[in-house]
Amino acid sequence: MDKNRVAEILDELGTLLELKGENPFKCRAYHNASRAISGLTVDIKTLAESGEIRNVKGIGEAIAEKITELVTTEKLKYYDELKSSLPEGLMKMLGIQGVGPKKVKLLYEKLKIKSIEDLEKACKAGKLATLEGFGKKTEENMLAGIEVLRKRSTKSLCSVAELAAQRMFDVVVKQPGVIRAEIAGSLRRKKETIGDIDIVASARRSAVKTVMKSFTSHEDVERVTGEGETKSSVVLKSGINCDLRVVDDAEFPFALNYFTGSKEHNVRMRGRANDYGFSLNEYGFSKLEPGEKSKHAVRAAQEAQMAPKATRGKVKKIVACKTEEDIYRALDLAYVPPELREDTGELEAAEKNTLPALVEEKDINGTFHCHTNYSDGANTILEMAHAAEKLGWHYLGIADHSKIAAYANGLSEERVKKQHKEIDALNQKRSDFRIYKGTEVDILPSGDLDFSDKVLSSFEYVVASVHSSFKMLEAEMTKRVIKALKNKYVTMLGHPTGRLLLQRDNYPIDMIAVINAASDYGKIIEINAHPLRLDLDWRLCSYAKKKNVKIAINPDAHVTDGLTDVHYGVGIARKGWLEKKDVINTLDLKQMDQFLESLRS
DNA sequence: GCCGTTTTCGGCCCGACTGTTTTCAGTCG
Repeated sequence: MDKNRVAEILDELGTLLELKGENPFKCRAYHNASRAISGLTVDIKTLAESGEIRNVKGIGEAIAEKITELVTTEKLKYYDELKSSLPEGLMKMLGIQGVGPKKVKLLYEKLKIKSIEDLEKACKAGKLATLEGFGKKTEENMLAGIEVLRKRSTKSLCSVAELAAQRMFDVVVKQPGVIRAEIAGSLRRKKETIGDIDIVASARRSAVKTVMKSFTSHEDVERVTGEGETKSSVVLKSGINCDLRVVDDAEFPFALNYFTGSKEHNVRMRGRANDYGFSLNEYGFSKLEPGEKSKHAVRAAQEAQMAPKATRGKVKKIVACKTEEDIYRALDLAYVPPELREDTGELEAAEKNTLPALVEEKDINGTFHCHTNYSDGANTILEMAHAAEKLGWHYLGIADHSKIAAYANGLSEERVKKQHKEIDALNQKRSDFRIYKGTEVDILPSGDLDFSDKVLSSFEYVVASVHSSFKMLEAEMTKRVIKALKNKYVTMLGHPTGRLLLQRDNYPIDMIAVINAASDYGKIIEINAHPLRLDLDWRLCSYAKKKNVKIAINPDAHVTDGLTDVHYGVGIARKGWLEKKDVINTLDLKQMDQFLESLRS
């Protein structure tokens, strides 16, 4: 069992205890322990077995014992018993905005409400208003919260879906007889949210059955909704639908292309194929019937002759493509990266060979929004810096919370000074790697910032974010954020569309107006690449690019391995057609020094 | 349940907001 699963269970234990009405400090101890485990940089099993786990701050005798039981036996009796003592639906109810453990407990005890469905019925029947502390407004809010939750749950964040997909994919691709396999669909196109997971594989005929079986009997599968010769469908335990299609290897590029989509891109591709005298589907190119020939038919026929299989008698299918690249080439198009396949001009650009050279993960040299144990991060500055170096980066920006963020142990002016001293000392020891002094300063409801200009001027850069008063009207929120952007010390806007710690949190904001303001004031907009906060929609990225607004891809990392979340930000950036020059994280150390200096002067 | 010690138990982060109250509890970040 890895540390993430242990952390998950500890966190759940904390919540279960809350539902039981346990001492809140005991509950918090479990949540704290969960965070402590997330931040570990050494193997948890080794720590548990040697007993050193007791030296981790936040892990005492009782929790250390439970962790040891978990990592050695893969089970925890205490957890199993606690979990089975409460209806499963209670945990799910906590996902509703404005519903916490106290309310769930009360509803369960007084009204026997055990699930979201029960709660919905009770609200509609006006039963909640009979309870002390509850009123009509509470019922309305809960019903609205249930609506939001349901809408959300039909789609998963790409980070969640990617993990789920990878686990299924890993098993499929390892099966004997599998020739090629890829994760397709919107996941391959790096959409922010994913409806379901598509996996495409090619395999030897004789192996198809076992491949299908490996898929439908996977440990992550909740139930099988279809199992055929070419396609199987399952619902995963995470609630995400997952399809596997197995084809002949000759059909693989066509299947991959077809199931990657988007639908709009496919429609355009098929239309173009028609112009060339072909019909294109998920199995291959087919020749159109006589009379259906179009302007490119002659050339198409010539191409078909060049393909050996196509010249044989009355073969309907013309399979002359070994890869997706071949398909695009056959239609006189440059290869279109999956992220761009949305029919937003990519075919025109591919025809003129003017597709952008998209930013890649290897182009990233560092990031600017990372927390340390000075505020609510789990690791020290040095640990974060080492992790960044390990990724091959040349710099790391530390941006801990500002003083008002008491919940996150935000830094007072004095602690800012202390942190700067520490960073200076660390930087003196090396010349090839730099830690930049930043802050994530709160944008107060008024649009003022949580630090004075004097304090702000002591940082090398400033990320400004909203962390409070989310229920403003859109116009007010927009005004608030734009006012903050006007401040000369602010470098970039943090998690711009307000998806916060939890998926359900959001705030209304006119991002077009904000990007226009960023353009006017020369500010940077952040793609918050934290897996729960893929904040900047790729459409907004495209708009920002058009307005010459620079983008920063920031992980909002609270643990060292959170730094790799930059991966998701790069995906969104690619989808927005962003190139190296559009993304400040691609600057090398020297360029970054100059860039930050130029911002400050 | 953890921590830190004034070594045997008291303190544990806090301010804003909401809906319900008429002074407060629950939720959130």
